[in-house]
Amino acid sequence: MSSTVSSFPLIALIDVNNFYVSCERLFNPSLAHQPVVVLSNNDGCIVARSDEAKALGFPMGAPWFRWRALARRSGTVVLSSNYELYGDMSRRIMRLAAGFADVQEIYSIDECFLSWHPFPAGCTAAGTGGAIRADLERWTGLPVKIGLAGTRTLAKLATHWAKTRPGAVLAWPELTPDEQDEILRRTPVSALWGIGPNRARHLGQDGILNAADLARCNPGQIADRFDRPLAQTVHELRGTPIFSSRHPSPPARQSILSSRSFGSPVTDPTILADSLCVYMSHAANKLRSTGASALTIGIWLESRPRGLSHTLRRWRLQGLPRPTSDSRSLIATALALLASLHEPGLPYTKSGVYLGDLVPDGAGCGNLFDRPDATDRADRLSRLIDESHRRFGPHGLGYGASGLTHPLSWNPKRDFRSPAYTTDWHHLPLVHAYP
DNA sequence: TCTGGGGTCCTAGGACCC
DNA sequence: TCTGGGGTCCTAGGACCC
Repeated sequence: MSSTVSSFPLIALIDVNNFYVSCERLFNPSLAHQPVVVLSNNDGCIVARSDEAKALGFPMGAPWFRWRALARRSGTVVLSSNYELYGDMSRRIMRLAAGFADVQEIYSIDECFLSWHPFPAGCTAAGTGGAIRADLERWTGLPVKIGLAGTRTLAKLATHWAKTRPGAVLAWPELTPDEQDEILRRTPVSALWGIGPNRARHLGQDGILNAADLARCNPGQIADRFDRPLAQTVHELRGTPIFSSRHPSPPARQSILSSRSFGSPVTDPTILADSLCVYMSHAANKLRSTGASALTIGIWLESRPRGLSHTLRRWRLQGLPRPTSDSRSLIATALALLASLHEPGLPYTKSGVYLGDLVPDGAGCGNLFDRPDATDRADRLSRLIDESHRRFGPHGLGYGASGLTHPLSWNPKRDFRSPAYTTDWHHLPLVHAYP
């Protein structure tokens, strides 16, 4: 078997092990070898688990209140999400990873694809993966696993199995056909990228239970019987790349959302307005940081009145006469939409804002009635406030419409949060010296 | 009593057009 | 009783990802 892969594209998927837990352990070494779970916003459900917590049976995504008792019994450490810390560690490791390949695509907070076109002759995939892993761990302290293959679906699969390999690296092209087949047979379809519970159930009814079964299917028949994305998965399992990561820059974002669940149900319209204002400031800031403006703005409210088993969700969308990224006008529109959406007396559990139909700045046509100097002023003010936020965080400048109510009356719960070690001067870890 | 917060892509169905 | 064919655009909702 050839040990080199050259003149073929190669894709690596880098995945930080138990990312949130690993970030927490960096600054709190006493968490090592302990069962640890991290909760979502509002301490609602479990979103990350250490290996020890997985072994105890804590499921991903499970509502926290059902598992609190087990945590107490087993001495499991529980933490609220600390997104300041995770976001900062993510930026650090992604920046490092980008240096190893022709193209990087950041896929989630803890995963990125790297690709080479072609993979350099004379290197082995496994050797390259091992070198990347060693460097990332040395410079960030975060443990990663790496899968390398010719398609993204196989790279995901290889990453999944990398944890069973010495060195936590699995290079698919360097496995023997027998080894590849065994992995495919031992992978249930539900573990494949792009196949959720629903498609897995339908496939099971047709006797397609594992990845080897699916790889043997005729893609055309799969497209007819199911849908095109699933047929693409079949191609990718067979080694034909469909999902490309070749573009040097990621495709432009199409929408931006910002929403949170309230710490407790809200009926006061002032609080609803306040929350929308905060979320819209956040969304608008993100919009400007991506160099885009929005043509559609939306808000939504969620409520779960007593005796109702499902959640009521009500939307208001509005098209804008011209693309805008100005916080003040976006906030004003959101508040106007709220007035038409709010029903007095309903206990609201969540609110959110949406910015859609994003266009790159400068791409839109002007409006006959715009006054360029006014637009320019609004833009400069928004950017000034962004800069103040960047430097001073919540203590910086804000909009008059937000902060009318006390945040503690509606902000999500974060009862078990660790310090923002790397992004707040007040939370810097202290080193105690004893004489 | 208590169940996150982002995103993308696809499909179905209605309105409308020639 | 019968009731074309093909296209676009829009919205709502589902499925999936982490």
